This record gives sequence, C-alpha cells and structure tokens, in this order.
Amino acid sequence: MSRASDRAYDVIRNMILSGELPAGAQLVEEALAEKCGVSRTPVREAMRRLESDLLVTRTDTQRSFVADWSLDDVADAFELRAMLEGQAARRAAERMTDAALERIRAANRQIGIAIGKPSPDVAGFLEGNREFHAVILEVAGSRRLASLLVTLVEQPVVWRTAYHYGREELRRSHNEHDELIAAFARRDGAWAAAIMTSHILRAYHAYADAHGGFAEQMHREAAE
Amino acid sequence: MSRASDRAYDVIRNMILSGELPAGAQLVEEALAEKCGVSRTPVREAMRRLESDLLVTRTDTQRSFVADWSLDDVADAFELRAMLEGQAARRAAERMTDAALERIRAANRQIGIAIGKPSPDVAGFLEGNREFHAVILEVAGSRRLASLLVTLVEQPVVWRTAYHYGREELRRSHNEHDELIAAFARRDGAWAAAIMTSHILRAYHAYADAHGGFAEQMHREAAE
DNA sequence: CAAAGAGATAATGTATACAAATAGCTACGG
DNA sequence: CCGTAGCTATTTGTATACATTATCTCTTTG
Repeated sequence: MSRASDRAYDVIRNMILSGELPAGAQLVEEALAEKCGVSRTPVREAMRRLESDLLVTRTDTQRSFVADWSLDDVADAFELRAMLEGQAARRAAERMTDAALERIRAANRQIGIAIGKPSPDVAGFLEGNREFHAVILEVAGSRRLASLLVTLVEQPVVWRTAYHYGREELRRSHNEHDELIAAFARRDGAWAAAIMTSHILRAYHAYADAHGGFAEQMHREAAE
Repeated sequence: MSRASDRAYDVIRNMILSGELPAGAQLVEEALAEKCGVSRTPVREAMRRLESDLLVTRTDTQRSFVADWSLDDVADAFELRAMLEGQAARRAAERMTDAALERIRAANRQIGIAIGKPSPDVAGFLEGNREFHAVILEVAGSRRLASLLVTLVEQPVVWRTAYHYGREELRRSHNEHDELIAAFARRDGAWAAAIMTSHILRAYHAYADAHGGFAEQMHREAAE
C-alpha cells in the first residue's frame, strides 16, 4: 500500500462498501483528498478506478456520486455473474489440476468449519468463499474473464448478501461447493457450469427474498 | 472533444488501433503528451482508460506497453463476446420497441448499400455494423452488460477482422443481421441469442482461418 | 409571482514542478 | 570474459497553483 493512489482507492472503496458513504452521496475530490491524507491527484485516479468498478457514477457534467443500485440493477448483475462464473467453472473443470483441486477442497473445509461453529462465523465463510472462487478463476486461465468478473463481484450488495444467510443457507452453499468439487474431479465442464450458475442464482434469490418487497429498505439503510 | 483527456484518449487509441503504435511498444507519458499537444495529466487519465479497455498493459513496475494478444487471447475474447452479445440480443428481443427495430433495420440497410458497391466499402460496413450492435445494446438496457462489452469489442483484432472478409462473408453477415431482425420482430429472445452467438463465433472463425497457422504474422505486421 | 440572467461559489480539468522509483550503463573485481 | 555494484538518466508518482466549467442564489423584469 505504498502508493498514495492505492491508499485512496482502498479508503474510498471501504467507505462505500461499509455504507459510510451512502448510495447517492456526492464524492468531492478535495474532501476525499483530505480524508485520505493525500492530494487530489491520486484521489482522481482512485475515482476513475471506482467508476470502472461501477461503484461510482458520474453525471454528464462530471460530478461523481456513489452508485445507486435499483433492484433491477441487482438482478442484472447477478444474471451476468451467473453466466460468467458458469463459464469460469466450465473452463476450470477442463483445465483442473490435482494441486488446484486440493486448494479448492481446503477452501471448502474452511467454510465447513466457519459455519459449523455455535454462531456462524460469517467473516470466515466469506474468506473461504473468496478463496474458493478465486482458485476456480485462476484455473480458468482467462485474463479477460477474470477482469470482467471483478467488476461484478466486488459490489456492496454481493458482500452484504451473505449476512442475510441463515445457517441453513450457509450449509446449502457449502454442499453446492462439494458438488462443484465432484464435477471438477470428473473434469466435467458442463456439469460444473450448471452447478455454478445455479449456485449464483440461488444466492440472488436469497437476497431478493430478503429485500424484494422493500425497495425502500436500501434507501433507509443508505440514509442513516 | 473539448476536454484534453478525451483528445488524448482518442489520439492514443487511434494510434494503437491503426498499428502506428505496434503491440509491445512502450508508452511513455511525456512523449504521448507532446504528440497530443497536452500535458501529462490528461495523458495519464487516458492511459488508465486504455488500460481498463485492455488495449494497454502495465508491468509490475508501472511501465505501460501496447497490449500483445496471443491467438489464445483472441479466442478467449471472442468466446466471451459471443456469450455476452447473445445475452444482449436475448434481452433486446424481450424489450424491443418498434422505433428501435426501425433503427436496426436502417443500420442494416446501410450495410447492404456498403457491401453492394463495386468494391466493398469496408468503412461503411463497419459504421453500419457499429450502429446495429449499439442499438441492440441500448435496447438490452443493462448498463453492466454494456460496460463489459465495450472492453471486448473495442479491440484492434476485432476491427481488423472485417478487412479479412471477402464479399461473400460480408453478405453472409448482412443476412445474419436480417435473421436477427426477424427474431427481434417476433420478440423471440432465445432465437435472437442463438443467432447472435453464432454470428460472433462465425466472425471469430473467419479471423482464425486467416491468421490461424501464422501466429508470427501478427508480429510481422506489428514490427513494420 | 414566475422566469431569466448575472454574479458569486464551488467543483472539476490542466499544467507544471518536484519527488520517488526504475532501468540502463559504466567501471570495477573476480 | 562475465557478473555485479553503483551511478546516471529516464520514467512515473504526487502536490500545488491556476483555468475552466458548472451550480446556486439573488436580483431584475415581464
């Protein structure tokens, strides 16, 4: 984190993901610069990155705001993510090595431990989950696919989804991972793609069930 | 194009697409700034955009170079593009309006005129083709999908593909567009998606047939 | 009282100077 | 003759000042 623009990126991104900067809030370069302890120059760079991550939008007159996601946007993002992660799983299955498979198994063991605790360890779940999907993306071996997916998975809405999971849903996610591992072990791309797509879409519906009737809930969260 | 960073972006991008800056060439900010008649600041901004377009890569030590695409990369890009444009066509078919359909028809008429000339007007073909796909993307109504696709279609390799088309292939492309229009007119998403996917993959194979056995040809082009 | 415009305010865009880091070269030692 | 240490030159990163553009408000006028 030596470079100022990286620090600015991380600080601003965390403020958005944590909700400290709510959806719709204007992002003013000078204020952010002071907050990050750097000058406007690296802040501007960070803003462009956040913009290409779709975390920030700009008006036609160059003002920047924290992106506001409607439920349609969320559906849209999950739909694309389901398709792309399915494709990643297909490619990964066709290219799977024994070493990578063991890393994937290890990640899912970690998830199993996290959700087995008396009160589920969501942070541990997220960490294992990230590793699980990261290894698959790595094995898929497509720089472009990886670059497209980053945009879709690093979103506040994705992060918060897991916190709406009950123990039952966490376990189900864990089981789907096991099934994916079976598909990888068989090097069956079509199977892996189908499970992965279904895995992501199920996560979407868990989210939609929790927020579906309450579009205003997002705004309430954002306002406080 | 009043803003300097936009001008810098266009100038550098054109130098890359035209081959004036060959694959692997180092991009030095100050030299580009002079070439564009602006200072380094807007050039830096343009470089970041080009980097997120995957037209430019950066080493671990922050040096920038014109991206070099292997044949695997090209296959990869077309595979993803086929999937995403198929999805765009599906959504567009489900949301198609009569006004948009007419714009799409007009674009394809322009293509018909361009390829009907004694010697095919490739620039006219490309212009109509761009409009054709742009309207579809617009009707698809997914900001995310649009943002992902830009990365994939604005590539030197995509642009040059059309120049390898013979009259026969240009006509075939035109006919596939007609079939897409029929699918849109019926609001048949599955049909539209299938045609579009096939349309993109055929373009890929036309490219691969021309370059397939001659990976070094790309480098030869680049070197001169 | 509403609408339009001028001036003030605030935000972004650009240029430039300087700092930090990297790559390339030369000279020296093995 | 090869490799390496250190110096130099080149390149990128950051801060700051200034220019430009947009927004807001207050006033003026129909």
